[in-house]
Amino acid sequence: MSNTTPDLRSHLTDLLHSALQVVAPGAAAIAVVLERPKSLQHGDYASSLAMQLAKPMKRNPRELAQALVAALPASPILDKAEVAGAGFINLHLKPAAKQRIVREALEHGRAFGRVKLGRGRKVQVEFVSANPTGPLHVGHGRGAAYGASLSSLLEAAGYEVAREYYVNDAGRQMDILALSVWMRYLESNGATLPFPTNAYQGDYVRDMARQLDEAQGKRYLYPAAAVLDGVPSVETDPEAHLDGLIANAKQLLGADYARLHDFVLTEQLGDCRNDLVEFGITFDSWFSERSLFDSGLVERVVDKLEKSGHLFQKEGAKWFRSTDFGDEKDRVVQRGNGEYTYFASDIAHHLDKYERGFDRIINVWGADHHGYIARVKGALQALGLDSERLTIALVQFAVLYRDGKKASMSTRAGEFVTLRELRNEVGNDAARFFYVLRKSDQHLDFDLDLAKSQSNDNPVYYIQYAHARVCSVMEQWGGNPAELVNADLTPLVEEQELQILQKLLDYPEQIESAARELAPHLLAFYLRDLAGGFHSYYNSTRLLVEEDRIKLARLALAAAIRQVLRNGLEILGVGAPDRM
RNA sequence: GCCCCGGUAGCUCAGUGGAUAGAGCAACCCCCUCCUAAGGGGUAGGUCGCACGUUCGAUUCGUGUUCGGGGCGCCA
Repeated sequence: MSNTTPDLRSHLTDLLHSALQVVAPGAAAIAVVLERPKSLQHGDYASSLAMQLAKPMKRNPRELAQALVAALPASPILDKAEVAGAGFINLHLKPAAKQRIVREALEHGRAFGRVKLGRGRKVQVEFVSANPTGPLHVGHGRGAAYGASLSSLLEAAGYEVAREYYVNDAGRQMDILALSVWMRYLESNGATLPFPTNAYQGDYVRDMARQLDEAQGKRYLYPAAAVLDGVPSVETDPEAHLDGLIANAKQLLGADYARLHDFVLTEQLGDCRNDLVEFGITFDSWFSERSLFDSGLVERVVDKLEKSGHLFQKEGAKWFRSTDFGDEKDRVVQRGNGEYTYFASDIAHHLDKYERGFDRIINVWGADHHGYIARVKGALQALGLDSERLTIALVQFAVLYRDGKKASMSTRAGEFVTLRELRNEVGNDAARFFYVLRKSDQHLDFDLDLAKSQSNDNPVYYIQYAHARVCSVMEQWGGNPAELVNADLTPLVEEQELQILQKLLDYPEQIESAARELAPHLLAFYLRDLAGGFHSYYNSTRLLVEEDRIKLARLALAAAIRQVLRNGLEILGVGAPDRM
């Protein structure tokens, strides 16, 4: 497909190049860059070429600008070029050059705004990847909304995107959760043993215990004395207390322990998946950490690192010399007890990603993982892989405020606001939009009371309303919107109309730059601006006027706006309702 | 101590190596006999934390500094 915007840009750039050859034949090394002026008075595009040229050529910038303007070749799309300010060259387009964008938007429909930045390259986006040890909370929600919007954005920018959720199903946290369920189960079956204060406290643990009871009966029942046998008290060492209980659970339950573990995992993962599906987010793969151990990849990757001399023994453990790759300290890959660390399986996971042939890998991580980047990239380099292909997109925490106070978000303590609660309160659309309305590497203060009580003030409605308004006008009109593609657009010459045309021209560029910067929030802001432009236009200008020619031109413009709003909202995972 | 993020309007935050720094909310004043007032128009509100440097030009880039937030496990 053709895109007006790049065409316009490259055409104008060529014009300036030609002029540059005439005015300064020797200065071809200077790159001609076109800017988009903030004010319409300064033209549609502007160049600071003359000011950059002034010093090396020892000439007055305004004079140079005049000479460049005089040397510009004739162009069918350029209305006029003028010198302004300190030496800007402001280029004004003929209205017809801008009006074309309306037809283009209507012709391409859902495909309008798709750009070729990615050139079909394969990119994997891994996001959420929360431990399946409890319901997703609002912090996970941010990573989910960001990762999903980013993925869609990259698709619009011409990448082939694979979405992955990495399931940490092999670690101690899962054991603690399984233990927690078992303890509740024993408790509800009359056993007198204290529930560990540092185990998972949430109600969902009791729910699972009840289900375990109903589905599998009494097979998991053991006397309290056996459960507590040889376990240090919580007071002396809380973590050793848990480990002791887990060890006893494994021994007492035998094969049933694996069954319990699987049951708990399946339950939580299912819950998590449903939650995300309801939030409009799906994944292409749910990658199991445990599978990396089962397939022997973890072992193999550690061997490989060892053979290539990147590991060493210290205090009984096996360490990766990540300081060789700029990390601040070396890291354990295999503990003294022979168990691999999470880091070891993570290296294997990344190796597997590379072997799956992605051109680019993006991990959306919580900002607390930033210290982890150096060691992962280091390990990739040690394996002879190009660590540049991996990008870590850090998402800062969403800090919750309730009644003006910071709300706790500990999963183990069961004190958190779940994503589900949030969605039910403010709605999926508002939640999705609210999350990406902030730069992802910026802390997000999420005021629950505000989000809940003032959900109608949420900016998402502003954009959706613009979309619904266009739909309403179309309905009033009663004609066939498909015919607007052929509308004569020459009546669109009012200042507001030209401004909106400009804004539409920006859309493909916005997609491209937002994708390049991995910044869906730019799209959210763009859509708000576009909606604002329409609301303003709608208030000042009647669309359904008598004269057909004008009416059809305005309706075509409105239809193009609607198309862009729809396309943009789709990327952000927000609905575009026909009426509100 | 080291690392990451930030300091822009009363509040929450965008933004950019360029021309007069923007939006939403809050305040104040206007606009529905007319396509949805979940809207629009206007007023007021700023030494872009501070200093120095690079540059034709810095709120934007660099260095230092200060003040906030977060992170630094043989946890995952």
